[in-house]
Amino acid sequence: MKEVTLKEIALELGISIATVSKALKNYSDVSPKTKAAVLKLAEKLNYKPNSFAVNLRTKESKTIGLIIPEIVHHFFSNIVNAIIEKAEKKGYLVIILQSNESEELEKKQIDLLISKRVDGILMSLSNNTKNLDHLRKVIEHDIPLVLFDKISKLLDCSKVVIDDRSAGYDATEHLIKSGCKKIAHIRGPLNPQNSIDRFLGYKKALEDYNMKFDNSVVFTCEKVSFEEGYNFAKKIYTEHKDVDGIFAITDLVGIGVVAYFNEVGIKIPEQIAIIGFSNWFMASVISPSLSTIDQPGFEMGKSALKLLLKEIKAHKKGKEFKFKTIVLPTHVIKRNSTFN
Amino acid sequence: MKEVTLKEIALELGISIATVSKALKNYSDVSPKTKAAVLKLAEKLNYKPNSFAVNLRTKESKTIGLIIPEIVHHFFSNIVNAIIEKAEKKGYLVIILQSNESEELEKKQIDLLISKRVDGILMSLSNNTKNLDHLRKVIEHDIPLVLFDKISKLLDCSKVVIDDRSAGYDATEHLIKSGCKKIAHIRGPLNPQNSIDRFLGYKKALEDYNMKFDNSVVFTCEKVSFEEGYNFAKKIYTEHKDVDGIFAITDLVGIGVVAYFNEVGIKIPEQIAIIGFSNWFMASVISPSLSTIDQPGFEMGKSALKLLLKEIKAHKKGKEFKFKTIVLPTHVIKRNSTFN
DNA sequence: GATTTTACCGAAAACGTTTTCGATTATATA
DNA sequence: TATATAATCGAAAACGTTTTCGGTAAAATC
Repeated sequence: MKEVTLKEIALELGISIATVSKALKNYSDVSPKTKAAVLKLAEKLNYKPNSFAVNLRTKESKTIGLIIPEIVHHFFSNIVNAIIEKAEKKGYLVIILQSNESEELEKKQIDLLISKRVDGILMSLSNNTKNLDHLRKVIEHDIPLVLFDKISKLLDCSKVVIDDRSAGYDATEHLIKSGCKKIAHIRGPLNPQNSIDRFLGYKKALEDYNMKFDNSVVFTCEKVSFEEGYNFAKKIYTEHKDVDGIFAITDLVGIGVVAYFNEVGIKIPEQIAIIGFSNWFMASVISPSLSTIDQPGFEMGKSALKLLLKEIKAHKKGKEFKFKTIVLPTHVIKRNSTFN
Repeated sequence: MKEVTLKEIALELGISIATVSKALKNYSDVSPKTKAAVLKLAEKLNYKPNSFAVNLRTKESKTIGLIIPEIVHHFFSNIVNAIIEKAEKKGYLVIILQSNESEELEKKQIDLLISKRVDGILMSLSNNTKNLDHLRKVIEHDIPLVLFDKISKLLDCSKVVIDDRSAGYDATEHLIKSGCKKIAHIRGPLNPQNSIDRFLGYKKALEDYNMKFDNSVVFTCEKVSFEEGYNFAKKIYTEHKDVDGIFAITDLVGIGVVAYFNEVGIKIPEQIAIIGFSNWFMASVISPSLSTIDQPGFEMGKSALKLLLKEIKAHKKGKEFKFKTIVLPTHVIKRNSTFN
């Protein structure tokens, strides 16, 4: 199927390619008559501009890149959902890549997106990313970049996050108010800022409520999986009988914890209270339903995209753009795995 | 940051652009000496071909489009996972769009992808898509198209599916063998082929086992949601006391059913057995864990992509391509919501 | 009627690459 | 030495668009 070009319209109408182009873009220096004729014929021939040519000429692709650790993940798929929906409405398409929590893959993907010449990049860092040179390269290439959720404070760009420290504090405080006397924390990996912050919030809450911090009941996930939750619960059950509350880094881990205690017949929340993090849909349908912290994925995606588009716009006009950091609110969702 | 082009390399080396291009692509008509010099300088200047120009010249974008009903959905996010991972390995990037089960949106998105000139389109139909003209347009535009999961038999293109009819049969048979005497079916919308097929499988199994088909215990979801499962369970509980087995169109609905019976204290599977469909992760962690049919999302994504790339390759070479339909196997996963 | 203004149009360059085809030089063959 | 062959290169066209800039003709002004 032969694609119709400006040339063909011009030929058929006996006018120049330039005039056809201008007519279609409603330039003021083409007469109403020719405009109408061009529009009519373009419609008839079903003319669609060749985006390859447009890209080359205008140096923009109307495409943005999105890198996330993994897509099969309630929180991230929600973010993706928001981003592609809003992007489409603004005339942008989204290329998605997943780093699978690998720094090396992340690097390759950044290179890919740069060479594809996307107009901007949206990304959430992998847990294992330590070196940030590939991200600095993005900035050096003058490609607008917005980080969300898993960010690095060392990078000079816009960011969208929640206040993980205060959210961790709130989760812990909720367990305390729920009556817990000894609270364990199943934390995320050591590297990512948000697992550090949630841990710090946990610690601070204990301190504020005069509860002793005990490092032996802090457990560190590597994969942040259901299995880890299950296994750490078992460890807590067998080695730390005095623990009566658990704050899990994320709902998936929390659900593993719940599964274990259900299995051994420990009553939740009577004998042990549990709170997760993120508010996955799943947390609301297990029994007992899991109390958690609401992490607004959709809002986060929306804000990140909005910020990115603003920066792209400014960038196009050659204007200065002041980086912003947006902190989204979170709140405790009380369910049946805690009292109150 | 100025991007380096072939021209600059040519200028610096005092040779022509053509030779530089050929050297980089290892053409045989450029001497080893110049090749080495070009490669060295390209490396030094960090030359990256301008993909806009390459696209325009080669008429391909090395990009494929993917349209799914919604991404926040375990089955689909798994498929997306497979597709973007495999595509990246084969040098293709993936643009994702979601139809949100809207025919109108689907149409727009097809137009978008066509005008973006993706090299191929991978898609799963929305539940509400009745008119297929937009898909025929894809075919007329000579853009390789592969349908998966939600397909239409009326379209002449490659497809990847499971045998929903026999899977529905297996699910129902499992309930029968689990001892159920009266089995209800919470089916999907009337339009999509796979909800029709699962229903037909259900009906056939009843027939084969000499159980009366009773249309009053077949319930039709519109949204295929947790809530619908919950509400139909309530309806079954109050209006059809004799039902002792339920086959739900998908795990999400099945989980709603489980939630309701848990709430009213009906024992699963003793008083009522339940089987879902798809094997969402969630189904394995609720209690009782939900028996289900394994629907191989990852495999499906992989096969669909593989088929598409083959077709793209053939298409590029101008070769004829014979459409294929791949039927992936499914099997019953026995858990605690059924006996056996 | 002469001049200025306005309205409208098109030539041409540019974006950066790929590829064909002819030209030139060096080497091998007769 | 003359000719055929091989090796190496570059000119130029092409992909389809956007945009600048200058030109012509018509309308408005004096």
